[in-house]
Amino acid sequence: MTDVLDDLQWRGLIALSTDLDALRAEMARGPITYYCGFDPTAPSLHVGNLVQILTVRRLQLAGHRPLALVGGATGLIGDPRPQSERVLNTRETVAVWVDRIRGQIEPFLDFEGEHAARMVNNLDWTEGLSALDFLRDIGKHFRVNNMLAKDAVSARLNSEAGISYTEFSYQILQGMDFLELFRRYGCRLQTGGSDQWGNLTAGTDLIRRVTGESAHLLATPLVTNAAGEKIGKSTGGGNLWLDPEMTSPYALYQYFINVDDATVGQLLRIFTFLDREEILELEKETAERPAARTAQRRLAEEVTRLVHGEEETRAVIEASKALFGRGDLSTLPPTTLRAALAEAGLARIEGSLPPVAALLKEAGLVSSMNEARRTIAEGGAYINNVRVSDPEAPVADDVLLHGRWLVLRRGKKTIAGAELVR
RNA sequence: GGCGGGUUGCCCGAGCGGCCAAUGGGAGCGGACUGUAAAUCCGUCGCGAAAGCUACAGAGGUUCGAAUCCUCUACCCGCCA
Repeated sequence: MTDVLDDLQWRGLIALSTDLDALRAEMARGPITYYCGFDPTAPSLHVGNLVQILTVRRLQLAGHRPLALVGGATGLIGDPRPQSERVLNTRETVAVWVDRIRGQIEPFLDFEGEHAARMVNNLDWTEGLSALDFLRDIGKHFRVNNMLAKDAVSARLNSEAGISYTEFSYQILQGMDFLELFRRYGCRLQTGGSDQWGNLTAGTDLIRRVTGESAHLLATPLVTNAAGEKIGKSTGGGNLWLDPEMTSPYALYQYFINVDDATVGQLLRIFTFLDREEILELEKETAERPAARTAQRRLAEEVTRLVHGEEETRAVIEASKALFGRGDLSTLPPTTLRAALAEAGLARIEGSLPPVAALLKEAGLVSSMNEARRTIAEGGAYINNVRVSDPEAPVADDVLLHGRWLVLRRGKKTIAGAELVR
């Protein structure tokens, strides 16, 4: 078996680390216990978190024991974002999010067998901790000078927003987690995003001060595309969520199929379990026949399968094929068309069809009538693959596919359906 | 507690009391090119069919007229105690 650290390195998943050789030696001696934390800052994890989840899974597949931590405590505090102070969420909200996030992580890991994973919640060891014990037992090991030097903190000190004592303390809480897991489960390694480096090192520093032992860290890089934009932010700028209610499987698939050529190889390494040979082959495909977009299709398929499963993935691929065919839509069988539009988003229209501009708005392709008219004027609106030019033009019933459906398109790739319900 | 500075559209940021729905940049959106790619170029970018309406932290006020002046409130930043 190839060394898992070599594999992670080849995949570009190690941006920062502590002594890799020491970690490698330790892992060679036998399974180690490691952890990765997820804070409940939203009702769902997103594609950025997926990098962490998959990294945890890779290590488990290599025979090591994962601890998946949900931040029931750290989520109540919030780690400092570079720009501004967070608004505190209520305890009730955080508790709900903890449960949801736990449920999203579990399917990726094995909780049986000799490398069984374990879920932990840092609220368990922080909730009962008194302020005095915290300051005496933990706080004493942290030097404020070092805390101020962390990027997350210093960025805020230099910003107009400043930083509250609450967020300033975040790194101590996270450091405490690592120490706690080190003591309870012999946890030797923490993984996380490179933007968390300051918080990660808080843990190893604390362990060294308290126990005199060295623990290890692996940090994944910030994943960006060729233009330097963060991966996992949808075109609207919002996150791509793992929750199908918040980001549809179709939207997730479409995001990855639109990845640019220069980035697709990197994403295959990070977001799929395809082996080295397959990925290199796909990269060769992209270089030789970029128009085929083989690598993008495979990437989108693999990611959708990991997040939403086989059945949903099949449906999404079929929908995309049907809708992006650019052919005569009337030849599509009704069941295919219905399923495809359901994936893309289907608006029900009662009674009779409104003019095209209103139709675009009903279908959610535009957010206002002004925008609808603008889009039409710009030549970016299509009904059943036919460009429309008059925003007020009525839509004749005989345009309906199978007497019921319309395929509405904005620009080249934003598609929605309308169904006439009489 | 004292003093000073700040709060403008998704973000940054400019704004003389009238010509400001508000310069500019970025992002976004559409078109051309192509491959549901990138780059580039062009266009567009509050809501409303329109009249008009809503907007420059919030509330009042001065004025024929305010994002621009005054007062109070909230929040943020800095310096001093």
